Amino acid sequence: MGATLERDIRERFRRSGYTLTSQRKAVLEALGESRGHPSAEDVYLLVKQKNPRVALGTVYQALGVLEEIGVIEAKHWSESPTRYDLNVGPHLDIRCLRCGEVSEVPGVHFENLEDSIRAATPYEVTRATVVVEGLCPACHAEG
Amino acid sequence: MGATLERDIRERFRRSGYTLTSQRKAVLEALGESRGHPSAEDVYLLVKQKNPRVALGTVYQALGVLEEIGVIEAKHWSESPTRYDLNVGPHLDIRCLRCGEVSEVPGVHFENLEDSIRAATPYEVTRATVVVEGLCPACHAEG
DNA sequence: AGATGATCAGTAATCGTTCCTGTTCGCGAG
DNA sequence: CTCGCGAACAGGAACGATTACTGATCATCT
Repeated sequence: MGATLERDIRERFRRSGYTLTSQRKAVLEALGESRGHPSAEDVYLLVKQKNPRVALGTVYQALGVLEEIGVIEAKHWSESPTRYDLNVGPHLDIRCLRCGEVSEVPGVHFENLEDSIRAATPYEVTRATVVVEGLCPACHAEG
Repeated sequence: MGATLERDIRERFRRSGYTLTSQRKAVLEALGESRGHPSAEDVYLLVKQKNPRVALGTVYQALGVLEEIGVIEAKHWSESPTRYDLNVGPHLDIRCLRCGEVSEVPGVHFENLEDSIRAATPYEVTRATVVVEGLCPACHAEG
């Protein structure tokens, strides 16, 4: 996690009125370490390694706060708990329906999709997420 | 529900090997009647009006089958149970984070988004859903 | 009609997530 | 520095959506 990112996070906490506690820092570090797109349970287990006293509820609450202030992004898939990752701008994830692995689809941009959505609805749009599911090459090969 | 649609549904059932039972028909009718984007519970209540003996589990199973054969579409939102609607081609729904109302965003097309996704990933893509959330005009006005 | 496999009703169990209670922590006022 | 107060926390219970299980029923083929 670069220094610029850390400064941005502190700024968002300051503006929101939430406090950047050690538990919330630990959740952020766990998200930074884990390559994939961890579930709340995954984050909980990682955080627990360093501080065994953290409660799962605290992790959920931290994830909620972090999402609210725009530091992380939550994604809701079928047949899978919610998964989180650090918000590094719009990007596209795909999840294998058989093995559950989540990976990134590179090179696809959809900022203009968001813009056209905003233009086409009277709603105040806060989130536009693209959820893609399919079969990874390995699982597809198995038939 | 037009005759063409009905024929298509029968064809999909035939090909899949599933049987088009009265319960599954009832679920389809409930989805056709309800204007909005009902949850499994909503569908259950509608179906129950005509046949009080149906079980909630049956509705879930029927919805699963119908989604598998491509007759309906399931959408997963934050802070809301899964919602279903008849699959009438790619379209965009938006859900109000405050009142929960789901409505359609007209005139936004993203077939080319799906195509570029397919081109950019080695995955076999089966589903690409755009989930949009925000505040409806009424809720936004309230602050 | 009888056999067979799919589907169903009814209900229990599971799982992700939220809620609740008493305790601890961080921080500003004095 | 320490006192007081609200935010955050740990631990565990509760909740709601969904799935799993079991014995009964149905559709279909022979």
